[in-house]
Amino acid sequence: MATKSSAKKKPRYLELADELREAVLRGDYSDPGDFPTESVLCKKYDVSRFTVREALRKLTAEGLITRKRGSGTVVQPATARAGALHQPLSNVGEILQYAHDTTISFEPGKPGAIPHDVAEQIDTKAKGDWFTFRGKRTKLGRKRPIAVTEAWVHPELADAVAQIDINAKTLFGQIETLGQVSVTRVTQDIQAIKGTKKILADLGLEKGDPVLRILRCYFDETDRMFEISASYHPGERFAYSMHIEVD
Amino acid sequence: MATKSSAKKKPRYLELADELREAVLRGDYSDPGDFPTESVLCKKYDVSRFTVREALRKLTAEGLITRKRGSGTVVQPATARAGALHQPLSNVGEILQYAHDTTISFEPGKPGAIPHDVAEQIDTKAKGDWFTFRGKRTKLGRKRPIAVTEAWVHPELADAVAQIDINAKTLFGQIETLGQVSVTRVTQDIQAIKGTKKILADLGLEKGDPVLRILRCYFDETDRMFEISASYHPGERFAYSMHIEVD
DNA sequence: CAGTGGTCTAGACCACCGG
DNA sequence: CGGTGGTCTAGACCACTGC
Repeated sequence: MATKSSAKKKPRYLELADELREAVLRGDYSDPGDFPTESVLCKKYDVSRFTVREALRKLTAEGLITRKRGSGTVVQPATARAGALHQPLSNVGEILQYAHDTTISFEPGKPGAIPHDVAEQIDTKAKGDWFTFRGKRTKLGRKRPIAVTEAWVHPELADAVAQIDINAKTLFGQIETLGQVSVTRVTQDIQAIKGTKKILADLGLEKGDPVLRILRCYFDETDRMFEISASYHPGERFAYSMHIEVD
Repeated sequence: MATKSSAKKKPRYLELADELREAVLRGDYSDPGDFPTESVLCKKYDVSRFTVREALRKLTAEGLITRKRGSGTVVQPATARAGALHQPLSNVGEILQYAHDTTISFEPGKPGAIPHDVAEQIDTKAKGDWFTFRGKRTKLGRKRPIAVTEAWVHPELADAVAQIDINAKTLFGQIETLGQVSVTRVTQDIQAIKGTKKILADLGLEKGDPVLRILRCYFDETDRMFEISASYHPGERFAYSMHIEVD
């Protein structure tokens, strides 16, 4: 009960990926040639090569490391991630991870319909009174927020909404556990817009400053859209960055 | 010698993926429950389960099939793949999928250094005089362009640049064939910015209108960044949309 | 050349799903 | 319950890199 509640057992390769990711972000392997070879990792963590490779495959997909037959594994230069606020993201897990050293606090609002400017962007019959939330996300040690987020949760999930912890890292993570649904796919729409007064104020921006809006729709296994979120980011201080492997 | 020249030997799992992909697209497994299980595939193709799983992993990443423990593998309905706008961004070809019914014409410019606002965003020692191109992308039947694109090609690729067809769909596709390099990864940075006068004019926008900038870096197999491109899209009329499958 | 990561085999146990 | 896909082991051979 200390940290995690019902902590399901993670596969070994994901644990290993977490450990290695932390080490990389900590700067342990900052010099080229520092990153351990597969065989070293096998011995050090006492796992098979398969497990090591699955973990490294994950880090590769995240863009943290690069691998080359014959030469070895190298971590990607930190500068690529340090510049502005870069958020690598290739799967939903990493949307979560993006909440790494940031904090957010949501406030529930009055249930209502999805606003027009959002509804028109997602072709949908999102009828009914959805539960609303609003929050500001800040990065540790930074003054101005990196995002304002509005979220809407499906009317049928009232039970889950009632138990939501306002200070958790992400809403949909909680919805998953509390509402007994699980995300199977997410759609994202990214657009540059003029912020409303309220959003500009919350982000600490001037009138006319551009805002990046990321609109996400979360679908469960029955393909029901159970959460919609809109995040507004300051254009100058925030870049959404992603990484695509070609195989 | 017929189609491909030096056809290197493909790994078995990629060949298998090709065979299965063809079968799926041919409609062989259109009924749910038709797709063979792993063990069946192992026997049929006389390969180990590892090989089968690698092949299926590829098809999963392409969004062709879905797998669930306990139940099996099913092919995704064609509708999930046909939606022009929501395509999983799992490979480079699909990044430029939005180039589908659009046309672009590039104009070469004077070789020069990478501009500051671009260089600072990508961690790089992109020194030297890169070849520059600039083009407007328009959608058929539309008046105003949906993008202005600037691109820089690595100084060493002079030979390829000399042969570039100014009216092709994408630059990097040509660079690949002409320059004998192949894309292995791409990074993308998406940001909301204020457009410069020139860009606003080209896009048909007013002063103060927000612009979406997509900055891409293309890397070859030696991890050399051989092309950089910056696309500027009108904030109000353009949304970058993507689809993420959860694993 | 020795060592790297890429491919591949033949097993194994497990969590989950359906009947 | 039997069969599915998910995880994992302990081997093997290979293509490629760097020295």
